[in-house]
Amino acid sequence: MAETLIAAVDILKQNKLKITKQRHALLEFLLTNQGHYTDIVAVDAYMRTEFPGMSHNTVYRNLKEFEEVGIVEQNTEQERTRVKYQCDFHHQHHHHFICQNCGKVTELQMCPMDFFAEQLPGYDITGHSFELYGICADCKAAGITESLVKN
Amino acid sequence: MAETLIAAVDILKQNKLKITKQRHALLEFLLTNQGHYTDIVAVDAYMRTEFPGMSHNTVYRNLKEFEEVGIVEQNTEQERTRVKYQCDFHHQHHHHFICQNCGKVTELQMCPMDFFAEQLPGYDITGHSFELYGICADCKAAGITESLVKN
DNA sequence: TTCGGTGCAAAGGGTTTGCAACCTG
DNA sequence: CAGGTTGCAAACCCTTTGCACCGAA
Repeated sequence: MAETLIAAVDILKQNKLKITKQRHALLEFLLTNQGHYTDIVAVDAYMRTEFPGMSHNTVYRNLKEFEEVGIVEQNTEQERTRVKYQCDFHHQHHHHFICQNCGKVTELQMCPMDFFAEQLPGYDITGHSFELYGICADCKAAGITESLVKN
Repeated sequence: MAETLIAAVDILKQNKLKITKQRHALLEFLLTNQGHYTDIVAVDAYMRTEFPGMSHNTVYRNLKEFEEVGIVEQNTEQERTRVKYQCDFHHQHHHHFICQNCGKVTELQMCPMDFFAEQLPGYDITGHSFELYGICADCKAAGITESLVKN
C-alpha cells in the first residue's frame, strides 16, 4: 500500500504536479478504497468533512488531474460519477464487473469485441462500452441478495 | 409513420395518459428523428422554440413518462442524456451501435452475454451494458472519417 | 522567489419541484 | 366536471470558474 502511494506520488512528480497536503490526503483516501468505485460526490463530502476548509474546486480539479495522468479511473453510469484508484497504472484494455452493493470492481479477462469482428460491414467501430453489474461473491456470501445501491 | 404515431397514442391511452397538444407535438418531433438518438437538451430547446411557452417541466416529465410506458428509450453516455423514439415497441433484449456523427442507432443482433456464461463463479450478474460507437456506413460513404460529436 | 495550487463564493448547466390555472376525457 | 397536465419561476444538485492569497519546489 505504501509503495502504491509512492508510485502515485512519482507520477505526480513526473507530470510536474506539486505534492500538496490536499493531494496527498486525496491519494490516501483513494488508496483506502483501492479496487472500489466511490461516488465522486461522496469523495468530495468526505474530504470536506475530514479536512474542513477544503474546497470543491480542489477535490474535483485534482480528481480530474489524477485521471489525466492515470492515477484514477472515472466512470459515469446511471447518472453518477464514480472514481477509483488505479493501483497498477497499467492501461491495457479491460472491462469491469461492478458490485452494486459495495462498489468493488473486478476486472474481466474477456472483451466482447473478441467475438464481434466484422459484424457491421461498412461501419467504422471506434469504441465500445461493456460493463457487468451485480453482487460480488463476498457480498453474496454475506447474505446480500439484492441491490442496495444508495439513492 | 402515421400508424406509428397512432400506436404511440394508443399506448398513452392504454396507460390512461391524456393526449395533449404538447404530448402530440413531442411525439411528432421524436417521430421525425426515428432511429436516431437526440440530446434531451436539444429536444427541450427545440420544443420550446417551436412552441413558445412550453416549459422544461413538460418536456422532461413527458419524456420520462414516455420512457416508462415504452415509447421512448433514454440513454446516458458521456455525461449526455439522449432520447429516441422506440418505433417498434418491442422490448426484446438488444444492444446498439450509435453513430458519433448523425446519432443513428443500429440494433445489434449479438449480445456479449451469449459468450460470457459462468465466467464469475459465486457472483450474481444482474445486468450489463454494451454499446458500440463509431461512424455508420452512410456517414462514412458521405466522407465523414472522424467523430464530429458536438460539444 | 515563483508560479502552481488553494479556498471561497458565486455562477453555471441540466433537471426537478410547487402550485395555481388550464383542458382533456 | 374532476383530476390529470401545464407554465412559470424558483429550487436543486453537481460541477466549474474567477480571483486573491498561500505555499511547494
